[in-house]
Formats: sequence, structure tokens, C-alpha cells
Amino acid sequence: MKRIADSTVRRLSAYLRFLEDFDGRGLTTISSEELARRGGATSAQVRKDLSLFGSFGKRGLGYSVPELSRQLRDILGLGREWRVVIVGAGKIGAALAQYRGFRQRGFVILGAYDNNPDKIGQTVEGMAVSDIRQMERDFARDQPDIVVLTVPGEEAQLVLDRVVKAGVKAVLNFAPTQLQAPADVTVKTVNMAMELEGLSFALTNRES
Amino acid sequence: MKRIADSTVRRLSAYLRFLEDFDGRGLTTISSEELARRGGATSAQVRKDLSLFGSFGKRGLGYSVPELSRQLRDILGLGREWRVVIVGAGKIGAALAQYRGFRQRGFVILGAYDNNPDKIGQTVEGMAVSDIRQMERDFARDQPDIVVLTVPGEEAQLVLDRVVKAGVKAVLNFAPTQLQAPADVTVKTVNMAMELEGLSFALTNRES
DNA sequence: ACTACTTTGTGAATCAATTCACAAGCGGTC
DNA sequence: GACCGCTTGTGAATTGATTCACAAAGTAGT
Repeated sequence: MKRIADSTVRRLSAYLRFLEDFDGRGLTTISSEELARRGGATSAQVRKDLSLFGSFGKRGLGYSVPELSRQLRDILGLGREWRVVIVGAGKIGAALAQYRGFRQRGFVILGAYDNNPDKIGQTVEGMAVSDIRQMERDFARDQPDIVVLTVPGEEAQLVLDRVVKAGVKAVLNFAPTQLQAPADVTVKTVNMAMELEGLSFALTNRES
Repeated sequence: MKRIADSTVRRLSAYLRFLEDFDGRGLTTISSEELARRGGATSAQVRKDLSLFGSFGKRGLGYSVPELSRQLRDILGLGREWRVVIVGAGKIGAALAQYRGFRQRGFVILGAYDNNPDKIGQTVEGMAVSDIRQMERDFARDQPDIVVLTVPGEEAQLVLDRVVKAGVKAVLNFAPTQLQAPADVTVKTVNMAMELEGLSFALTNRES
């Protein structure tokens, strides 16, 4: 299969969200035009994106909402359960734990790890916090698929190295640091500072 | 000035972070090669990015760390203070309030707004929570530059409309919804669900 | 002042993503 | 069953971003 661009995957994700919304309102078919409108894309873009994976529409009619939802879920790998561990039980970790979007899409949070003795043994948002020194042992047993990294920036690379060594292949990083990982490990970084600076730039260079 | 791509701005932001790190270690000059190494970019990319704004380097030598930092801060509009308001005082709003990266870069949090009577009047992470019904009045007085939107998805568009109407031109959205705003308003969305689905896709379509 | 070595800044070339535009297919109507 | 209106799927064209590659400009050593 040819390489799929990151931006394409993000759009597929957006289409799925919109389809679910549409489904909830009882609509059964949708055109690429309608699908595009909300996603901020063009209809040609929608069709091109979908055509990378097959042809799911009917000419003259559009796409079946439930059918396309099913296909997109399948493409995105949402047909199964993904096991998630949160490393770093600070404010952000806690906030994420209670985010209902996780479970809704089949992401099951196994638990959290931290190095703060005051937190270890506690329960945060219904999630048990364990000593990070047990992480490697637990990972060998629990086989998590995804780690959400919410440790301070200075520790992020160190902890990531351990996580990678323990066999995890997907990491969602919230530390404001550029991380290095082997090519077979996917790291996505959510960097607040970067977003804010983007806004600052936009405000500063407002046309001219 | 020609249009600057979003990806370029993100890289500038990354360069600045790296420069500050470098500065902290007392280094005074840096080459595009070194600067690229950490940022996951190439040296040509670094030079091209910078050349969009001027020529800041010395041939044969590289860039002066403090000088380039200053220039980047200037380009990104970080020379001034930006007034930020958080709308939605839930877990995520609270987690953001305590994020020290905000103040470090000149983003001053004025306060938070919510519609939950239990939260109104309280202080969350050193931030006063006001009734969202006062938002328009307060905005007219306080003139915030940036709103961070952490309300539930269903309310996000409604609240955004009010925020836009109140004159705010930059919004950082954490609701998992595609939002519509006028062209002169910059909206950046941090969508966890999308990131997770990206990881799910990567894990599922691991080469082949 | 000359030589050897570095590193920038930038057109040109390449690679990637998006949009155009239209033939082909489907549903409905007469 | 022939025609009409609509919408897909997809090559071709375009637009945009990244990388290449090298002249120009600087440093350092002798």
C-alpha cells in the first residue's frame, strides 16, 4: 500500500466524526460535497482521500452513511480495543483520564504511572497510579499499545526511551519537547506552546 | 509580505525553543546544521525558513544564538504580552491554567468563565472563575487577545460565536469539533480524538 | 595576502498535495 | 428503454513545500 499522508488521516478522522453526527440525525446518504462542507475540505479532496482505500460511493447518489462510517472505522483501525497507559499523573494526565472520548472510541485506559510518592497508590479519576519503577514489569504483562506521556519536559526523553525499550510502538506526547524515537515508533506531539506561538504570529502578522 | 505556511511557523517555534536551550548552556553560535538536527528538519529547511524573514547568519560561522533568539521572538510576536482568557473551567481548563509555559512566554491569563454555578466565584489554580453571562461585558473592558476554549463539544460553536462577536481574533480550541469562524479569526484546534485515531491508524497499517 | 575550510542564502529541481475537469455510472421519469 | 440530472472516481494540471547544489562570503592559519 502506498504511503498515506498524515494530513489525509486527520481528514478521515474528521469525516468519521461528521458521519457519526449525521447518522445520529437519521440521515442515510451523504455526498462528498456535504461531507466536505463541514470538514473545511473540498469535495474533490474527500473523494481523493477515500479513493486511496477503495470506492465506497454510488454515482449519482453519494455515500451510505452507516456503510462509510464502518469503512472509515476499519481503515483507522478502530474496530478493536486499544490499551492505553498514562505516564505522568499530573493535572494534564488527570484531565485526560476523565476525557470520555477515549472509551467512546475503544481506547481503554489501563492505569497511570508516576514517580511522586504522594500520588503512587492513589486513584485519580478512577485510574490507579502505580510507581513508575514498576512500569517495565507491568508493561511486559499488560502489553499496552499506546502510552500517553504527560511528564515534565526535562524527563520526557528519558521516560520515552524506557517506554520504547519496553516495546510500545505508539506515543502521544504532551511534553513541550522535540522527542527522538526509532522509525518504527510513532510519536505524536501536542505542543501547547507551539499552538500559542502560532496564534501570536497570526495576531502579529494580520495581513498588511 | 508573502503568505507564511503554518508548518513554517511551527518550525520557527521549535527553533526558538532549541535556541533557548542552547543559550542556557552558554553556547553563543550555532549552524543551521545543528539547529536542524534537533528539530527533525534539514539544514536547508532551516535556512529557507529563516530567509523568509531576513538574513540573520554569518557565512562560515553560523548564527548568533542570542541574536537569532531575539529575531525569532520578534517574528513570532513574543515581544509583547498577550492577554488570555480561558472559557470552560473544567479539568482541562484547570490543567492549562497551571501550565507554566503560558506565563514564561508572555501569555497572561486574565481569568476563566463557566456556566456551572458551583464553579462561579471559585478560584481554580489561582484563576478566578466568572459567570459566562458576564463574558461580553468583561471582554469589552479587558480586551483579551486570545481565548482558550475548553467547553464540551456541543457548546463549542455557540460559545465561539459569542467570543468572535465580542471581538476576539485568536482562539485555541480543545473541543473535539470542527468549528466555523470568519476568515479574520484564527482558530487552532487541539483534537485529542484525532491524534489517538492517528496512532490507531499507524499501529494498524504498520508497513506491509 | 594567500590558501583551505566553513557555512550561509538562494535559484533551480524535485517531490508532494490539492484542485480541476470530465467520462462513466446510477436513479428516476416519461 | 431512452433521456435527464446528479455524483462518483480519477487522470492531468496546478499549486505548494522541500531538497539540492553551488556561488558568495566569512574565518583561521601561515
